[in-house]
Amino acid sequence: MVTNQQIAKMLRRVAAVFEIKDNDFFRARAYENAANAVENLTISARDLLEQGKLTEIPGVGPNIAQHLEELFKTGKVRHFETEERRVPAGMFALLGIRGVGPKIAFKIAHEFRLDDEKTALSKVKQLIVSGKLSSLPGFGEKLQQKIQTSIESAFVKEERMLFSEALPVSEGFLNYLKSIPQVINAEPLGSLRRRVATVGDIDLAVCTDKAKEVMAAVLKYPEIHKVISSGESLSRVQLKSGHEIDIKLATPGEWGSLLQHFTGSKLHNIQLRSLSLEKHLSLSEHGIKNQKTGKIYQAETEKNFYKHLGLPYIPPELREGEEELEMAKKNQIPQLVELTDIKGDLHLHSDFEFETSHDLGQSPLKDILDKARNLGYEYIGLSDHNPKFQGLTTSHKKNILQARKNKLITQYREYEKDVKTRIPKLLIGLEIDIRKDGQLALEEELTNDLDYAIVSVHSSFELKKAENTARIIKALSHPKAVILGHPTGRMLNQREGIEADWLAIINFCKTNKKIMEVNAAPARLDLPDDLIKIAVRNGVKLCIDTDSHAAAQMDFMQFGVWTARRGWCTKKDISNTLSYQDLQSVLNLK
DNA sequence: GCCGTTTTCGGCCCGACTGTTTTCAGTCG
Repeated sequence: MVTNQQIAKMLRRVAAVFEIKDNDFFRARAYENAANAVENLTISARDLLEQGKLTEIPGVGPNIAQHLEELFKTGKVRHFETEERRVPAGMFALLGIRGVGPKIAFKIAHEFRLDDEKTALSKVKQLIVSGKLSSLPGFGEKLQQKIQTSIESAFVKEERMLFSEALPVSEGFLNYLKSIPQVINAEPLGSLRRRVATVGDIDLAVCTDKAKEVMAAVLKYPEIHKVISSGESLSRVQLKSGHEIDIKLATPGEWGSLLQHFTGSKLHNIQLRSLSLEKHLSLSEHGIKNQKTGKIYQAETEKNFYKHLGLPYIPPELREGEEELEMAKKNQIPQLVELTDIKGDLHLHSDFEFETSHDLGQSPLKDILDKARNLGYEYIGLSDHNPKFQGLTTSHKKNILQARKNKLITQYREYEKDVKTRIPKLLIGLEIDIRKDGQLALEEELTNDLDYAIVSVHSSFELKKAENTARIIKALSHPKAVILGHPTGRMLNQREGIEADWLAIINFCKTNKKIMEVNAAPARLDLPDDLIKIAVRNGVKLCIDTDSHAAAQMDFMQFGVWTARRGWCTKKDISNTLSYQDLQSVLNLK
């Protein structure tokens, strides 16, 4: 299976060829744009192909779409192969080095006939050590050093890090930055600020009118391992944790422009620029320039920046270069859901010990209730995994489930006695496996005592698309099954989501009033944002749950809310923003 | 190669930093 990341890589290789051999920067850029767009998709390009929507990816036109179709059919693209043969293959290995682009890579590979991608890096190292590389004009000491270090460290950063990994790193640095007296403000930029599920680079912006002093202070952050580059307005450092971070300075006058510019996304900015050109305005991180008068409008806030272009404020989560500008022009940017709208968490695992259960929670009900009160929740729903009941009779199973319910109710009563106020209501549910054939891993009569069931795929991820679609719809057809848990089953950077006809599932959920979960566990964030968007557009209700296996994890709710916002969710799209009263009818309890 | 509310032809973002240059090219975001 070809991943989006691999497609992006292929497109970039071809782009490099066009740049080197044809000097065709525009064609190269077109390929790079397509690469970026594909890479940033959260749905697989293959799914889009099957829906006939490849060309709906901004930057993917009929030509590239056709190449991708060939790729999925035959596993290769003849056109790409032909183009790549025009340069020595070793060039592509060199492109992976930071600071080495097509020009340098080709120069080396061409001059020294590096025809084997696999051995190219070690050959280049020999060339440096033997002093042969310095014979090429333009290859001074520092550039060689940079290349050598890069080859030796073999630091291949193929994967983007999880948002949840980047967040604490950035927050630590931001707290330090805000403690510098001359710093007026500090914010994250890029994919981090747009709350993308995975983050490429960590970029931070600092607002000050004392650039020199502040940059000097920035470089004294104790967590810095080494300074990679530093200038008046931009520095790049590597932290002891290994993370590379860019810090950009802005004056208060250009703060809004800089935030906007570097928050991106690239596609959003490209579209914003072409829109501005119609008004004879050109955009940069320093402000908005009137091309007729040459005057530069300085935007102190992002709100003013967008306002100057005649647009309402667009939240960073929506800035993906999709339909946000069209909506903004019509003043139809929705009021997105916020963490404070959330009134409860319906996917929580307690420490109730089934005789044989998988993935037991660690916290007792008391801790979960404490945490829920702390979060201001009106209700919580316990949804432990269905136990593995092999070899037990139905009545035996029933007794065990009854024992759990009794215990939870008893504990809840005790809690009520101890704590008098603001006690969240308790719903007793279960998270039930969807078997390969769509049967639930629990007999129907045993579900009667549950308030609700979350049904989830936990096995047989590799089934064919039609089989997965059928099993999910069959499982959801059960009257107690109101929530589809972590629908795609993806684990970020570990496992792709299952293949399924999501539009069919979404339509089923809409028709049958089933709720799709936005699982807030940072490694899941599932539904993914793009499917959320489709679900919401089709009128499906969602609920944001943490899937906590310990009370402290209930704080993950924020990750789910950010993901939902990226999927254009408003408060009304999210079932657990409802009051307990209204939620009961959604869960068919009344 | 992509794109389109002036365009289906003729555009395509642009500024900061580094290194090897004595005035600029390459890379990055």
